[in-house]
Amino acid sequence: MPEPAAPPRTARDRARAEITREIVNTARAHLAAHGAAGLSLRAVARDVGMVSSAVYRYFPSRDDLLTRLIIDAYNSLGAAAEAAESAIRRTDLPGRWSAIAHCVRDWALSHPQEWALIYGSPVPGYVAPIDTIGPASRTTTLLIGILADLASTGGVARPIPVNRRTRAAVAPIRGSISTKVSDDLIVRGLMAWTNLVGTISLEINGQFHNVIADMDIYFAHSMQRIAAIIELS
Amino acid sequence: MPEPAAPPRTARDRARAEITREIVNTARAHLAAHGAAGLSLRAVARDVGMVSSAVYRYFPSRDDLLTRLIIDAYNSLGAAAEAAESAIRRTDLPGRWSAIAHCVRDWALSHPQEWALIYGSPVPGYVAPIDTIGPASRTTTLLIGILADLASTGGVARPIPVNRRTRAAVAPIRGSISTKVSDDLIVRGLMAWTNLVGTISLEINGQFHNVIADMDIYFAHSMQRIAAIIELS
DNA sequence: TGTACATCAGTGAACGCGCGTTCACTGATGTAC
DNA sequence: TGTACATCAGTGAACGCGCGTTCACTGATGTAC
Repeated sequence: MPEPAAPPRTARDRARAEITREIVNTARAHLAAHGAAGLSLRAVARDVGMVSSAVYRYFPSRDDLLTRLIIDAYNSLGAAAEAAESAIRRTDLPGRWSAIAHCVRDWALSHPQEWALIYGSPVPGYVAPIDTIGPASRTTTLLIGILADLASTGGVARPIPVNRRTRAAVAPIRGSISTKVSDDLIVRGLMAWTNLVGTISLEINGQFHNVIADMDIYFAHSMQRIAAIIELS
Repeated sequence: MPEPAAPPRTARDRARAEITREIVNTARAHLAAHGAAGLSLRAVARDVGMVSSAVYRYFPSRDDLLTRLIIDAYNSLGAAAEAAESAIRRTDLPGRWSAIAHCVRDWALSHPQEWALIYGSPVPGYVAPIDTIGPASRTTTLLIGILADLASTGGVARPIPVNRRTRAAVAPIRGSISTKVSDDLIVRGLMAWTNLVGTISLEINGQFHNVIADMDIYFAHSMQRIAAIIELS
């Protein structure tokens, strides 16, 4: 989140920035408490201590406030994942994968409503603008980095053939991945990511109740298996 | 959904059954159109052609109507999966897995809101009663059947060790699975199910936009890989 | 079989609530000369 | 530096909407004798 060139100067600008921050923080608290569907401009205004119409000086509509929360959530998760991953030795590929996986889960468990906002069922009637796609890809970019490093240090020992049609199906990602990464490896990466997001969402949605007793243990174990499947370890 | 002993006799009973059906069907249509959060008793009543308070003769509250929709959704998916799976030769384990996987995806794509209702983020403020857990397990029971058949015909060739703590973590499922199924196989099954649900949810939530061009192809390919990972094929 | 009573479905009004958004207005802050 | 004007934040009332649930009531259907 780099600052734009000119820092806020006048008292008005400073106040505006501060109140915007206050609105967003209050909205985030409301989101955490009542979910995206229950996010109400009026309630946020009440909590901030202003009249509901005043919020329109800062956000043109409820959807714009939601968009801001979505972007913030992607950035919060992305920054956490980047920090966790960068602390691992570059050559330790399974370590980097594990750091990301555990960080994403920890973030999701401590921000369940924000997780639902970005990886759950879309808010009905809301359409995400393009501004969200940049922040959205921060976390997956880290995974792609691991795949690229794996590819440039020899790649997978027991590759699985990818037929022509599947190669075409995953063509769109080719644009954002080093050409060294094989189609096989792309599929492995997609499946690893799917498994990560799926495991976390099923956990948060309570689907593992009466199925798995200790999710910490199960998660660590299954992510280790994923690392082996991608042949990081 | 077996009928209770006595079939409806009086005109009143018959009318009651029919109107209940009509309310549920209308509610399901509203769910499909506006999502669970947008499901309104008043709107349903309007569509059925009765005054909103009349619905209370059939369902004591909005949540009870939601519960009914959830149970119906689980049963609808479960019945479809059972039909698809039962059409496959018993010894064809990868075929059975594939039939279930494709059936679940097809059902989800044609009932996206119902899918969100049962496998998406929980409806805020709603707590599912115990009546839902029976129908909820119909589909997973089929998968467990495959694992049991695999176990009784020799099991996995290259088993992955499961440590003591992970064995304890997955202990709760032991109650509903043949003792022949190893811990390793249980974990493989859990991960396969997670991948199936995760792939479908990511697809429905639009997370594969600009990533995968042809989801039909990708889905088929990845489910084949899953079958290989479980060592069904 | 006929009648008296009980059960039940559906009505219509009401309660109390919350929402997003618009608009004319006031008063404070910033800017240009 | 001082003044006139422009910009902007915040107010308060209003519009128009929808919701879940309760309640006293009417009239039709079912049941017991």
